[in-house]
This record gives sequence, structure tokens and C-alpha cells, in this order.
Amino acid sequence: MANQLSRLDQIFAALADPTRRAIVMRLCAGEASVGELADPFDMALPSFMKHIHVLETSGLVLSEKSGRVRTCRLSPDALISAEDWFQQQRAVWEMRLDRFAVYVMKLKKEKERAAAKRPSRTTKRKGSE
Amino acid sequence: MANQLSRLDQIFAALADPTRRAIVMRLCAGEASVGELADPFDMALPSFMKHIHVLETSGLVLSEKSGRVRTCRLSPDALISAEDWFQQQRAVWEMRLDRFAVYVMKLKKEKERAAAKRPSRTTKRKGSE
DNA sequence: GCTATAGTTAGCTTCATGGCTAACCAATTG
DNA sequence: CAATTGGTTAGCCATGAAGCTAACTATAGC
Repeated sequence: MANQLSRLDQIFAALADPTRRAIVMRLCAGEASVGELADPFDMALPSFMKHIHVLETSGLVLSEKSGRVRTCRLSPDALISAEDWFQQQRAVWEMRLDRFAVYVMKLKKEKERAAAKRPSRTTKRKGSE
Repeated sequence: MANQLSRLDQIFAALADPTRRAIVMRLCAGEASVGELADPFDMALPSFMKHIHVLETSGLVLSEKSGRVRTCRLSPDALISAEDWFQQQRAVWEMRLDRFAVYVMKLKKEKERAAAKRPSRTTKRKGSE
């Protein structure tokens, strides 16, 4: 569990950089060599390679070298586990909102009941809802 | 200074820290004061406040002070826009996988057709699956 | 076999991050 | 009013991230 958290550390840190997000987006469309990936960026290759390395150690990207060319591809597992984190948070958050809605409904009912017990009020008395 | 970071940069950077993710998770369950939030962490308050500030500037958390107590709550918009990013990536990735599946199916069919034209081959002929 | 190509390694700056302490408001509370 | 509580500001320090150049390795192509 704690391991997985540190994994998320790395994944989110990797995705916090626009260059690296662009690389991930590019790799979503299919694998590519380091040179192809680096081409759109105005950046020295060693700097770019650091980004690739960050993506690899985060688990977002895999690569293997054949000949003198290193080909990179996406490893969707990491992407998915980050997405899962959001969905978990959203689940908790929505559950709370649901409970809040229930609470509001309860308040409303109580108010209606109170109103029903006071016939001098102008409110409609209905009782069945 | 005033380096205009993109919104996603800030959101992902904010979520790259386990303390801050824990704060977000806690706030998913409902709002809390700075003191309540800081309590589980073995950290000096000024350090903790920095995390709160990072979360606020990323847009993930809102806070307001009443009296001497500052109450924090989640601002789901930022969380959702990060989640959206993943879903966009996944859409591209799945589209590619679909195309790849189509390609594989095509290859398979061609292979089967070739095998059917050569009766001296191994037993497998049709494979209706 | 020489040369161009594709990465890699090493080493250097610069700036941001994450932590600390100490001192400082400003509301509550006794 | 005095003390406590809850948070804030200021400043220091260590580490790491992001960029660069220069020099190097190892394949591919002629």
C-alpha cells in the first residue's frame, strides 16, 4: 500500500511536466523512437533523455533498444492506476454529497412536519409525503 | 517570477506529494480546519501550511478564515479536470488499440486464407473463433 | 574503414521544493 | 487583562529537478 503510494508520487510527478505529458500523449498514439519523440521539442537531447528516464522509472513508459535506436511505448498500467486514484476520490466525494442530499431531504421533511403541526400557518398540510 | 504554469502542471505537482494527496482524500470526506487537517501529520505547522497553499494555488482546495480558524474544502473542478486528462489519453490509446485489433484480425484472416489454400498444412483449417 | 547517426555519460548551473525554528498576530477564554 | 489557541510571516538549509555543453560509445550506411 505504501509502495503503491510512492508509485503514485512518481506517476504524478512525471505528469506534472508539460514536456512529459506531451510525450505520454504522443505515445498514446503509438510507439516511437527517442529521436522522433524529441523532434518537436527545442531541447538538448540529454535534457530530453532525462524526461524519458523519469517516465520510465515512473512506470508510464517502457523502452527497449535495438541497434542504435531506442523505441519507447506506453505502459498503460501506470496511467490506469493514476486514473483509478481519481475515481476513488470521486467515489468518496460523491458518497458524501449523496449523504448531504439525504441530510437536506431529512431537514426538509422535518420542516414540513413542523409546518403540518402548526395549523395557524399558511402552508398546505398534506401528511402523506 | 509569476511563472505561469499550466493548470495541469500545478494540479499534478500538487498531487505528487503523499501529504497533499492525503489532505485531498481527507477533504473528499468533508471540510476541515487547518488544525484538524494537520493533526495526523508529524510536521511543523508552517511546513504543513505550505502544502495547504500549494493545494490552494493549484485550485484543488479552497479555504476561508472565520475568526481565527481557517476552514478548507475541496474544489472538485480541478480534480475533475485532471481526471479528464486521463480519460482523453485513454480514449486515444483505446482507439489505437481498436485499430490494432482490427489489424491483427486482418492478419489472422489472411493467414487463415493462406492456410486454406495449402491443404498440406497442419490440421487447423477454419477456427471459427 | 571512414563518417554520419542515435543515444549515452559526466559534470556543471540554477531554481524550486520541503522541511525546520523563531517570532509574531489575532481571536477566544479564564 | 492575561493566557491560550490557531494560524501566519520570515528566514534558513538541504535536496532534487531541469536545463545546458562537451565528450564518448556504438551502430548503420557508403
